[in-house]
Amino acid sequence: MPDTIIRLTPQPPFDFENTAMLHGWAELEPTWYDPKLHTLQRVEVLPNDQVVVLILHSPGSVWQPQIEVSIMHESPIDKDQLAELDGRLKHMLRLDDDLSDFYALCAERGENWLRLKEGWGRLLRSPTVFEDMVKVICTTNVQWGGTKGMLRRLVAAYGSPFPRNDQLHGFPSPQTIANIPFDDFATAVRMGYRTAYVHELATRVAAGYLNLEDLRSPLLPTGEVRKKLLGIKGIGPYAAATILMLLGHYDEIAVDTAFRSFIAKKYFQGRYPSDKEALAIYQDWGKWKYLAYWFDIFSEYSS
DNA sequence: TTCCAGGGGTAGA
DNA sequence: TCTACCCATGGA
Repeated sequence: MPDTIIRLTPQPPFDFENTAMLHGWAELEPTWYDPKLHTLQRVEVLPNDQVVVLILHSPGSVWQPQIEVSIMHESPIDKDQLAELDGRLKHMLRLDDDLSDFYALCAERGENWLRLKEGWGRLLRSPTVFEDMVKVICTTNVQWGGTKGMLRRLVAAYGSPFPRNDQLHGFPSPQTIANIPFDDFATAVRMGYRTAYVHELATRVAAGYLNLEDLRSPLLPTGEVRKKLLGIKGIGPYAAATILMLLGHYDEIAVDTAFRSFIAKKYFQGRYPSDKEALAIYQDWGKWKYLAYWFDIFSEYSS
């Protein structure tokens, strides 16, 4: 079966590599980045259960961006599945987000912040809120290597395989996870105490008690979404702020050990301030605090 | 071996 | 609202 190609034309400025790589999501299965080929790849399960592999690359530039998506598939893809895929890709890359206010603020700041205007800030996310939520739960109280391992085991054990290469699996659906007996699930994924949070989340979503995808509505105020997130077991202040960022609300910073040590090092000569003092650093970024912090920490450790 | 990580739940104040 | 304590797992 010949592969199919979708072409996307983002509004400039758009930095493909930065979008793919900035916050680590491209290191979590079933997504990965090939630094040599400059391609972002992902195994995706379509609504009709067809498993495909997506290979994204960007032949354009920041100011004339293009994205070419090669879809590897074993059986024909119909128009509806392609339309669904198109929507998921735009969501993952945040192609419809308007960051112009943020870039205007960066221009006012000047200096290093000017770099941000060149297409930064579209942090990669997953096609579904469910997948992002599972991933965020797996970042809590664990080192990054541990997070990657949990996701690798989850996807390998329960994700639908790609017919052309059964080493490649998609992300398991809530229904799939909910149907697995808890003890079997725990043994396979080895997520520690997070196992119960992930299994319960999947069970509640599968049963229809929770509709996570509704949280994507940009009309919902941050406070309302935050409240709903904190009502989910396994989601505390750090996870809620991270998920809010993934949903496009940047007004809260996720306070974790990385944030605390970065602020102590850069702004307090090594002394650890209170969280309140630390958060005050970004207070005047308004609804863009998370992006300002993320750029700040990225440029500190990449320079 | 011990420590602790891109924290969170719970009980008790 | 704040604090103390416990929580599985695995990398360093």
